Amino acid sequence: MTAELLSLPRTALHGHVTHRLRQMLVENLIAPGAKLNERALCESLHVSRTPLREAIKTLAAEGLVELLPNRGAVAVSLTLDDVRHTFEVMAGLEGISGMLAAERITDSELNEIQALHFEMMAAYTRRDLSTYYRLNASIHRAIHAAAKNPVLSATYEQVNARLQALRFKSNQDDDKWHSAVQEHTQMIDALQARQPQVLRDVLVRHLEHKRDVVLAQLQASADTPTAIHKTSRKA
Amino acid sequence: MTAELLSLPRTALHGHVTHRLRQMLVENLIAPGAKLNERALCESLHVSRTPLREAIKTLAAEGLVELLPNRGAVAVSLTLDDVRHTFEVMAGLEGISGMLAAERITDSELNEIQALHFEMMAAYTRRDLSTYYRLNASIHRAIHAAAKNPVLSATYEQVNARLQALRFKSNQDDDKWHSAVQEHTQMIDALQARQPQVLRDVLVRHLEHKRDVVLAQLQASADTPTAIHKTSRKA
DNA sequence: ACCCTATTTTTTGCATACAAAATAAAACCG
DNA sequence: CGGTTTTATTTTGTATGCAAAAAATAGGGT
Repeated sequence: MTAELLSLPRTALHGHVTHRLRQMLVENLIAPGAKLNERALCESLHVSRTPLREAIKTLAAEGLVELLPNRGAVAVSLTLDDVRHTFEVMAGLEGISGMLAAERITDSELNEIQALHFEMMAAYTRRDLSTYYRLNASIHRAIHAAAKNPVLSATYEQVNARLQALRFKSNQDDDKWHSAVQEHTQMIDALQARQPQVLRDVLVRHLEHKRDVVLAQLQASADTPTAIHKTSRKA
Repeated sequence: MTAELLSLPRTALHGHVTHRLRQMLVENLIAPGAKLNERALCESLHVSRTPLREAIKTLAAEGLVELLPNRGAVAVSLTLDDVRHTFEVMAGLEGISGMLAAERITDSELNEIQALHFEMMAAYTRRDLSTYYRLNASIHRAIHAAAKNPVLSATYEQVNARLQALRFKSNQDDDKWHSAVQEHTQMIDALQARQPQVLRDVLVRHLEHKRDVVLAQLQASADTPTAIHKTSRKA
């Protein structure tokens, strides 16, 4: 059975560390702006500094940590402008992805997305937020998959990971949630009609609204000093 | 001999190595598919394996090298589909960049781009290919700069670097070159008129044509058995 | 007390050492 | 000779050691 529990890590220790660290950053187990202490992480992850440092270099290239010369690495802390810029990139990527998906989607792929859409509508009707989130993510992933461009998917995921660390909660406002659901219906229609430009425009608008929600939350949390970690320095 | 007589840069040795290696990959001093031998590179770059390996991890995250478990790294060798997919991503990014540039460009930025454009037209008229290339690149960089989105620029550069390694030579065909120049004129017009959608469409078409040229060259060189290394012996 | 400087401690960055895997080379058998 | 196994060499992956730089702490002057 699993006799190689100890012999497994011969391959890709730095890979494991990269994955684990990325997860910690995206899930905010390491807060934005927090310093990555090598010694502490080594103990916590049970590896030496060599693979850990290699993982940090990878995450720096992915834009999840920032390297400070002779001062190690810190988890990136996005400014409002960073968030705006990142959403613009996401909009471009998601737009292209939608266009390609509308051109290339197969009937069975479309069918599955429609099924997921109805499931999501059910979750929305019940105001089951967590199920809604899960299905929403599945639908977007399925659209990306239908675009059949691995380079695009990888690029999108990489940029998206930086935003994931924000841990914002959209769809708190019922009106906004309703609009988001309507946009999803428009997506399905555009996909079904194979209208690339229409789908692109819907997706871009969808992302712009999401951006506005995120920015509003960031500004709200910046005003209220509920955040313990961020000792607000002089602005 | 240790050649580092001058102030040894206590800061960012792996940074230097990353930069140098990236340059070698983009300029094809390391051929696609070639193995990156750590010992050889260490001697050539006068560093130990630690910073070298950190640089390799960075380049792997950038998509310039591929890591093979227990077998080191190789310079990425793009398939035709990889190239197609990469150009699709480039088109999306450049399209967004153009839209933003048309919205945000200042008069002085536009003025400078117009000047570069006329310089490029001069180089085209003289069929001065290398000057044309240089100015062409400057114009595209200026458009990206006018978009005023550092995240977009960085993402674009990262994806573009993978294609740079192909070292294709466009504008060999005079008809194609003429079309490319015409497209550039359309770009300037769209920028001047501040027409985001028009500029986006021109840029996307421009990239599609470039893609076709690149793919044609790749297919041609794939058909001819490129025995560059061995059969260069004269009879 | 404050602020500035000096010394200790910690942390980072790089080089090296060592073990496992992969590759190359040699030995063996048919 | 050819093909297979065995041994040796090279190469990769990780841990450790050491020097420089930051950060933390202690000291000293006004």
